[in-house]
Amino acid sequence: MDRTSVPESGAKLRLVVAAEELFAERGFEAVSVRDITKHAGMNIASINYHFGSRDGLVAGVMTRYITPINDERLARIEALERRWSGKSVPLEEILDAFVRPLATQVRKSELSERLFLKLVGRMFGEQSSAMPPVVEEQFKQVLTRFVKSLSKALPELAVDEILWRMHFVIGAMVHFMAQDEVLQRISQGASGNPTVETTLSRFSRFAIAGLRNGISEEVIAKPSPQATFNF
Amino acid sequence: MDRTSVPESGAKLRLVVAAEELFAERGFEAVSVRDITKHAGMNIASINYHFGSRDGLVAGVMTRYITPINDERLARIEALERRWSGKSVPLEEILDAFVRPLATQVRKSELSERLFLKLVGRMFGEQSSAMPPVVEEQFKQVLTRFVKSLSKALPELAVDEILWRMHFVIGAMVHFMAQDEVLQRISQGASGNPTVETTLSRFSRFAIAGLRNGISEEVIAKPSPQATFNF
DNA sequence: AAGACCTTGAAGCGATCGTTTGACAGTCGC
DNA sequence: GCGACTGTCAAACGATCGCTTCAAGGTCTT
Repeated sequence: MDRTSVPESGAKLRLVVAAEELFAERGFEAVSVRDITKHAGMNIASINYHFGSRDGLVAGVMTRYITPINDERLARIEALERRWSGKSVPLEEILDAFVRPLATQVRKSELSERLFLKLVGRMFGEQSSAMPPVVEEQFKQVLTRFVKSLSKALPELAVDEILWRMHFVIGAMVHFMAQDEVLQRISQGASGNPTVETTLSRFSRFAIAGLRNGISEEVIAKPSPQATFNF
Repeated sequence: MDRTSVPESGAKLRLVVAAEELFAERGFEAVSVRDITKHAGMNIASINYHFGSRDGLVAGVMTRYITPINDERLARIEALERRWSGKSVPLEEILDAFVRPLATQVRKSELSERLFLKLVGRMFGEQSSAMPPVVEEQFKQVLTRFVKSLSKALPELAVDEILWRMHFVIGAMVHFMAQDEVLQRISQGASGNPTVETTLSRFSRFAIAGLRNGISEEVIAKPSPQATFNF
């Protein structure tokens, strides 16, 4: 059995699922091993037995969803680059490759949409916590890859400016994912309970506008003759 | 002496300043009262003596900067509404009224720019922590007030959509304030150490584009004849 | 000078933290 | 049947948490 990677055995999985639910609700630092084992109906020592330490469990929870999301992001952006064969990929599609994996993976998870978004949002936000170096390296790789594609889509912008804008985009994403109740409390009633897809596309439009910021679409799409039909 | 409000006495001030520095670096939940008192060169009991409890100190730290910032925001937006006398205030000026108070207050603080932004960013981000109800009420008030002005500046948008976009804007702001080292590590060398003003204006441009998103400037500025000279 | 009040000091309180221990049962190959 | 291995259990370990206690010093008014 592979002890170090994603858990397969029933006991490890039960611990991870219980931890995910509590981490999503209260944050990674506000949940004790006793909380987790009690919620999973297991003994206190089980976490240390199966994961070596509390940090080992945190690492397991982090890699469980973050890795598929980042892998899908890289796969999508590579597929886009291939399909546009060297030409610059439209900004909308780049952003879609960055955001859509969240919707893809939320459906595969055993968590509710709300808990999944909170959990993943906390992972992005609380880098302070014990994030495994593997995951941090994945983030860097994803960011580097997307900045490269964005540089072609927004040739007027310096790489620095693209990094800053992506930083803003990620911040907005983390915030609305991790803090659902804030907005839901404020905008109560009006738009009911929007689906994840609705919210993500709302966010995508916001992020695209922020990234494009001051650069007209014609200039960007100049190389392709049918640019005016893009929208 | 006024015991309950912002500290004036030397001892209380020393504790607050020490706490601010540590909270900014490590977050509100990762700093113990022993850390704070040791860093301030005072006794462990001093926090409970001067602030009643650890949460009392946290509340003191929170109100110290958040209140002036939110007060200045409200003052600026009211001044704008007065100056434009009922007509819709341009989006750029609304956003400026929201962002500029950060730059104003950072200069008044005893903290470095970096620590100040991290501290304030954490306050906005970690609503989980013991945020005083007074401060939370201030945030609601500010948000409501700005959404009202934004509704006039962006009449095509439903209030719900404005709330969502402001949520994204706030998320981006919190993220780039609280996590300076992330970007600084990634974009090392390129743009050196940008000043707070530079970063804030960079952020403002991003936020304006995201808020306006899909709405042409002409439509927005239609009521005023000199709209085309706005930029 | 004396008493009232404010502030600090060292020590310790109970609670909770992550982790470890050692006994006990179940399962496997041989 | 019998060691070897795996997993679970209650119990406890040392460390740290926020907070309290109480004595001692300081400053003030009267």
